[in-house]
Amino acid sequence: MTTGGKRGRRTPARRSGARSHPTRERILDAAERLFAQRGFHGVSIRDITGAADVDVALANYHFGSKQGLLEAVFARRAEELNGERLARLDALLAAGRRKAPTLEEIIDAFTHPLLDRSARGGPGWKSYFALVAEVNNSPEFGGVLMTRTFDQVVQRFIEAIRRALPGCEERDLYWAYHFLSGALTLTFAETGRIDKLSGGVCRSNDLDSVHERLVPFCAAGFRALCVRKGRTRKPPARRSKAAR
Amino acid sequence: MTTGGKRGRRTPARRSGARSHPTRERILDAAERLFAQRGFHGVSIRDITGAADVDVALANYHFGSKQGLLEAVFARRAEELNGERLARLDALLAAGRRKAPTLEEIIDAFTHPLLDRSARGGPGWKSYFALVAEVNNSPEFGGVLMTRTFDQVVQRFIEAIRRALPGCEERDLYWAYHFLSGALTLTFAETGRIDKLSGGVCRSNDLDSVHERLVPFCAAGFRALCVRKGRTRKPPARRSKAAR
DNA sequence: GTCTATAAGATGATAGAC
DNA sequence: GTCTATCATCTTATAGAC
Repeated sequence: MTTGGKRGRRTPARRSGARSHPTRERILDAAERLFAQRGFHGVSIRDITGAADVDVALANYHFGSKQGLLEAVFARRAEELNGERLARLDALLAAGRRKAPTLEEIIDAFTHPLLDRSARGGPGWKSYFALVAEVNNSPEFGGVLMTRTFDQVVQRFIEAIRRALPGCEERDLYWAYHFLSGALTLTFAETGRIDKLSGGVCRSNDLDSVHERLVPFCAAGFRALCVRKGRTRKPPARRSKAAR
Repeated sequence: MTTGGKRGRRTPARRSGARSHPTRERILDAAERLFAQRGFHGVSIRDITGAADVDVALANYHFGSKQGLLEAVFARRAEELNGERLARLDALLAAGRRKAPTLEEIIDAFTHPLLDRSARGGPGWKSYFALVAEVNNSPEFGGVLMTRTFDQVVQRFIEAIRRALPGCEERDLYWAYHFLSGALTLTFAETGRIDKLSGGVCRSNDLDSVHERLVPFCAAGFRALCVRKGRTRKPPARRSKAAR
């Protein structure tokens, strides 16, 4: 789980030297794009290797199985993503030795690295996030792949939000994160639905407009849940296993 | 598009009489369940007719094609859903001849019929909403199927929200709806991710807890977008084609 | 690492008997 | 409306030559 290799069987390594874009990467690029467009089952290994212009057998050689290929695609860009997210969070926490970071700053650190890459990172990143959107909403893959790939970092962010909203109940905190996750990933899918619904006023691929609004929308939502009226106030709820 | 039949070719009709659960419905039930579990491409017609315990050829006979079957599954429960949503909205608008409905009441009328059926409507409804979650986040089907099935009703709700938030800009209104849609449909997927993330504090299938929180979360989000500071106030922005 | 060849079976759809 | 039989193609995966 460190460098993103190793999937079930021996990994051939990047011994090929000079080329920074060898067969392995070509297959990952094609798989990323096609999985994003039509989903895991909607694409065959032949579609992928054909698009990558490599031999059919090489996908199985490099990734063991079709599912191994999906997991490799999913893991490839995760490290960079998680790294920048944590760096931003750490910067916020370090800067705010005395003045704690605002909820808006924390949510921004969580969403900006993603929306920025989907908007300006090139077609590979765009496909990657569309795939994340599908996986997040898939009963088949969502529970395992999202958890394995992102939730260690998510825990760090929830911990920061917990401190920004003292007295907030654990359940409210996690459900609010759930809503944020749904709003964020639907954005990545870029289905074009909002374009038609809004009569052209909004465009699915205008991610800067989304980001400008997602942060205040969710920050207000978090606050609304954590200060709801008619609440029996409890002691700070020392999270038991929630923060392992 | 009235009674939910008619998909591309002649429809054999429910002439079989007595039985209220004929072959057609058995196929729809099985397809609904399997499409929800593994997605459109993850299931074969043989899987579906096998689960329905009917002959393989009957799926194509009744629905023309695999895609026709998907569209029939998607349309089957939509009418009841849209009907109750509109009835609730109309009740709100009628009751509030003088006192306009609150944002919370409008959002509740939009989400409650869905969350209530997913929680207590039986396994068919549960599968249906899981399928909606996947379709909403699918670049392949989301833009067409969601628009065709739900967006006429969605427009009515957005119109009501527009009146509850006078002066709100169109773009903010539609993006806020987009966030609501993402939060709502991720809930339907019930992937189990939130269970693990929260260490058991939240459960994916506890939809009553979700509903209790989704309404205030989104209401606060809508308000936050529509009264953002540093905004150049515009005239009520008479929506041109957005409300056809 | 790459390729050919092929195993072994599944796929969506249909024609035509009943 | 239902079923059998079948078409023509595609499916994942692997063995073995180079």
